[in-house]
Amino acid sequence: MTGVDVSKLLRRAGLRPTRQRVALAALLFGNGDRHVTAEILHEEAVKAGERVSLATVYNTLHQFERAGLLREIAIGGQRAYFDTNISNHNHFFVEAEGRLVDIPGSSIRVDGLPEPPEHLEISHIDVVVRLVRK
Amino acid sequence: MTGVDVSKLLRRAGLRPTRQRVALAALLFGNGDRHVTAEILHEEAVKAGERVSLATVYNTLHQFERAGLLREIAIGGQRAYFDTNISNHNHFFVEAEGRLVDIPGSSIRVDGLPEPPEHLEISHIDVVVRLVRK
DNA sequence: CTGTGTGCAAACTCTTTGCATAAGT
DNA sequence: ACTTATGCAAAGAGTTTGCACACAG
Repeated sequence: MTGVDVSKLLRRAGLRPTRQRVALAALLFGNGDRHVTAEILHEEAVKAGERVSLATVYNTLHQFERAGLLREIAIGGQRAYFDTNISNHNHFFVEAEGRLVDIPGSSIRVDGLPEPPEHLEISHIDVVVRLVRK
Repeated sequence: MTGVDVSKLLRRAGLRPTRQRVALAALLFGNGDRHVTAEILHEEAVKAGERVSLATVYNTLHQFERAGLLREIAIGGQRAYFDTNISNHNHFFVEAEGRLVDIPGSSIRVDGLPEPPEHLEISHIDVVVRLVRK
């Protein structure tokens, strides 16, 4: 069972393993890398019989993000996507379906970056490869 | 005067050069490459003494986008940014100020792209280099 | 017990839409 | 005149917040 692992994960991140957090974390981290919106995760939790409000899902996602367990992905539009894969990698985005697919961190290489303006440094480079039907 | 040029620009794009469109186009295209949100553009138009509603600014931005005069940039967050530079290029995004800066199209090169999944093809690659204070 | 987390509903922000009026050709 | 665009206000999405109650330690 993943229950114990998830509790430890949360504790290590400084978050109390409440029932809702454990349930959400199990959905997020129990089955490999995932890309979720708050709405999708809430739906899954409810389907799994968990009593969680959408507001708590939002709060929890942001707590997990602050704790370094998730990364938010900027794909534009208005929905916020969260990625359970926090290693360095990029994404395909299938416009028609609103679906994200990981591109392994090792495959894409970005060259020719100019120097950032004064007093600023690069925190992160997002590459989103947008896909449409052929 | 840019008035005549802007009218022609709109006409070429199949858009009637109404007073508001001319005013917005003049703000957008009259002074080099720009990155605007609807709110910023609306504010500028009002300051310039133009009577335009925010709703019309939104509508106009999307019309311009559909006409190929603007490109929308996905930087995440909730605001939509529009770029008057429609050539192939990428962006610095200064998180602290919500400011976008063009990176010339020629400088960045993305290598090692994997094949897109079945029946899909690449429509566009967005590279956003996020900057934070040093 | 004590403090933190949750649920709910309401507030908020950004954006879109419907419909009567105004403007372009 | 005829058609298309605009303004306004209201609706709509997605997200955040405030506060009373519930739960973990």
